[in-house]
Amino acid sequence: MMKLATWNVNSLTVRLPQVLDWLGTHPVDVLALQELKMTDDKFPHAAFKAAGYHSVCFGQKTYNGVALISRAPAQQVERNIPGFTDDMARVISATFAREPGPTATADDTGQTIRVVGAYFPNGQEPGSDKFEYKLAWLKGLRAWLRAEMVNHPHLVLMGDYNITFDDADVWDPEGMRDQIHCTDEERYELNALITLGLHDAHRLFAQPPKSYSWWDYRDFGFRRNHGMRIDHILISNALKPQVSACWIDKTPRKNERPSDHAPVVVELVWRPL
DNA sequence: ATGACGGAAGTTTTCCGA
Repeated sequence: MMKLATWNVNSLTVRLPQVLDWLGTHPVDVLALQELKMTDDKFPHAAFKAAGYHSVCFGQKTYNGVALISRAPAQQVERNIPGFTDDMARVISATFAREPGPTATADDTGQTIRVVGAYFPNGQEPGSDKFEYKLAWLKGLRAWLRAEMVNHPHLVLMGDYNITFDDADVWDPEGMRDQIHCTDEERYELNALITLGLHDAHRLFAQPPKSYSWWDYRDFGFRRNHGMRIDHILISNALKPQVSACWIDKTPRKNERPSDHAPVVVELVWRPL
């Protein structure tokens, strides 16, 4: 069994105690973090190490920033999207060893899993420069992933996508129609990732109605469940038979001074291939 | 109601997020 999770923490400086608390009660093999909002020299490697985790980070001042927290050490770490020039820290990828399961045979050496943690651009408003950047970034991600999935068939792409799949991911579809996170252009790019051979882990299972991963801080968004599902875990074809569960953990959103996002978790069972 | 809430920079107000 292996668990992977993604969480946009909206400042790791502020949220570190909550992340450590959550890892203590919800141990996972790999946790992808987004919106660190800190430079690499400030990253709390020692705190994660004391909790029993390895960590690799890719940060910048004030905005963005991503990390992978893991039980096994990260291998073949790559930062941002090869072939797409970007001055923002949005992607960190690594390979992790998987322990052979109880049914493994003597010649099973275990598998590795390639994990891509990503903080997709917000896009601000359709038609803006930031929106054009978002679409260009999405095309760059897709072009790179197409090759990456050939090299790494067992791949997980998880993070804050800042895109909803459809109206079921939106608390107010009429109010949000053609607005940021909900435009046809963004949804086209998200579905183009699916077409590469990826699956939305959340929708592989029955889920509570109106399941969201983000709620506006304003206007009692969480209490009224005024949210959107914009944090996703996409699983490659080769891993799909091993996905046993996926859920959104809303409990950290009930903390004092919470992130506006909740963690999303996926569980994989060992099945020899 | 081009607002609210929250974080960062940095000092008082602005940018940004979603």
